[in-house]
Amino acid sequence: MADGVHDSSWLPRSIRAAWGMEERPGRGPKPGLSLERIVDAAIRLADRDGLDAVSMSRVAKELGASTMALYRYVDAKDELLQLMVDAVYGPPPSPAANGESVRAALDRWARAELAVYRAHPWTLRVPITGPPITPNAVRWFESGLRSLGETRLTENEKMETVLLLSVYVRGIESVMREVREAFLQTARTDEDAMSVYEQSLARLIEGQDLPALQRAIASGVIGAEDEPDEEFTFGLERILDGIDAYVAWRAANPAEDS
Amino acid sequence: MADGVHDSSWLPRSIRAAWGMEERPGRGPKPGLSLERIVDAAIRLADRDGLDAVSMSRVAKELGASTMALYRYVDAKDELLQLMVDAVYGPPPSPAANGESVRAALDRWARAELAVYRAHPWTLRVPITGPPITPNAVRWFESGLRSLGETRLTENEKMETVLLLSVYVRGIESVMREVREAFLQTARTDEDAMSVYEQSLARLIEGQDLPALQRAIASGVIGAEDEPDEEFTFGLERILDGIDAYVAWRAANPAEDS
DNA sequence: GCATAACTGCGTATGTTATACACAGTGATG
DNA sequence: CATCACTGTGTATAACATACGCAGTTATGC
Repeated sequence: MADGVHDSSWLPRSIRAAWGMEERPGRGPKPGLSLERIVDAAIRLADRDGLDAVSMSRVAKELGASTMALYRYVDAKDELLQLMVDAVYGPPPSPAANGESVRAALDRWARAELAVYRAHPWTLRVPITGPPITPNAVRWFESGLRSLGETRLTENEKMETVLLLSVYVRGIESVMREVREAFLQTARTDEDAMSVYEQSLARLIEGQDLPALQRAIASGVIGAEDEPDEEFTFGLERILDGIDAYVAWRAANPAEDS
Repeated sequence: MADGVHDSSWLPRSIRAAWGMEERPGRGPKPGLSLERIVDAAIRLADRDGLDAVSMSRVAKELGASTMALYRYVDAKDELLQLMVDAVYGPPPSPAANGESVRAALDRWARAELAVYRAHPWTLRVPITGPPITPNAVRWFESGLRSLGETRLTENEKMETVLLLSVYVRGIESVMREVREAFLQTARTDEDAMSVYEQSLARLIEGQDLPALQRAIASGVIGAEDEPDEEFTFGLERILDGIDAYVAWRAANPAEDS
């Protein structure tokens, strides 16, 4: 157990490569491809035709290479997906600057994450399969943590706070997007779809004992088109309110082991 | 446009069947299967072997039928997945009872949703593909809305509040579970995996400029095993704090159109 | 200079997947 | 009794991830 536990050999090769931890062996022919080119091609495909269009053979075709060539750079498709997501994240927003409130910094952080999902919606369909270990994912986490650096939250609470935010941003945009897309498959325009859904849902629950939903439908909110970030902002404000209150509380009641 | 918009024919057949809206036609042989039996068999498979084990052919085998027989009850696999999820949701918790606070009721609601995910983790891997239209999903929404019935939130805000909660519960349990499972693939026991991750992550970011993460790691929180619902509860409390504050604010500042 | 070993790319093969289609039997309705 | 809608099934298709082995390539050790 002397050294085996301390090395990073459990990391997939391609992830290590993304961290720049892969020695280039001199032997053998020069690689015609590169991890970066493969990831870029896959992102291009996903941006254009959606995540379902990202198959190993299509990515290879995009590069003019054979399917199996990709497996010299990536052990499994799953790794490629992780690297695609990491690449579109890019560098995180800067942490709380001098004089910026924790709330403002976290608000920036959350909206920056939202912007990534808006720019590359397929990201939301890549399943999370483990802790953040890719470079940009780790850096985003760092940036969030650092904005909480001046507070008296415990280290654990800081992590939980960042996790809370990140889970919310991803989750809300994911449902909102899927709902919108389901609507668009039913009707041509957004409003058409919404009103079809509203009326059909109204009919569906007509005889049922669902008064709260019926009131919501009657109020017309479902078919109504609000400003684009309405739902996102409402939830985010509630969360930031809660975090703010807790940060203030912790300032007055510091944890013993902090 | 006279009637076509107002009927529910845009709903998949199997979803209509789940609502009990499908007339039984007298013609033809008696069905040997039923939607319910198919969904049950699929759930049994998912509980036992995970969501990946749920293929149309395996579900059919479980029932002693042919693969294609399932398509007489379900138009696509996606519908089957929706119905599986709906079935394990079951009926929602009761809405706020007399004298119960909004906060307590929403807390019960969130923890009931968590319990579903704990009982059937594969649910978290079924992608959301549209608005809630299955019976239990709609009833859960209704229950959440009803707990907010006595508040002065607008109908839209009530929906956004329920959505916020639901997104959080699903999201946090989903990441926590995937992270835990990724750890378990690396090491035998939970603690082993955690400490391997901790030490490897420490080594990974050793040379990097990631001070906040390094402090978090140094504090030992990553490898530490807290009580099982620690992360879930922390985020939930922040959210409920934020909702509570907003409900109180709305009580003093009612919306004009409510 | 040359043999070797490590490496890259590729063609082929395998097993699995969802689902389209056509056909055979079935049973109530005209 | 004929019709016709319905159920179950076998076959076929196209796509998928990926294991394997071979052929060609290049720096290293002699």
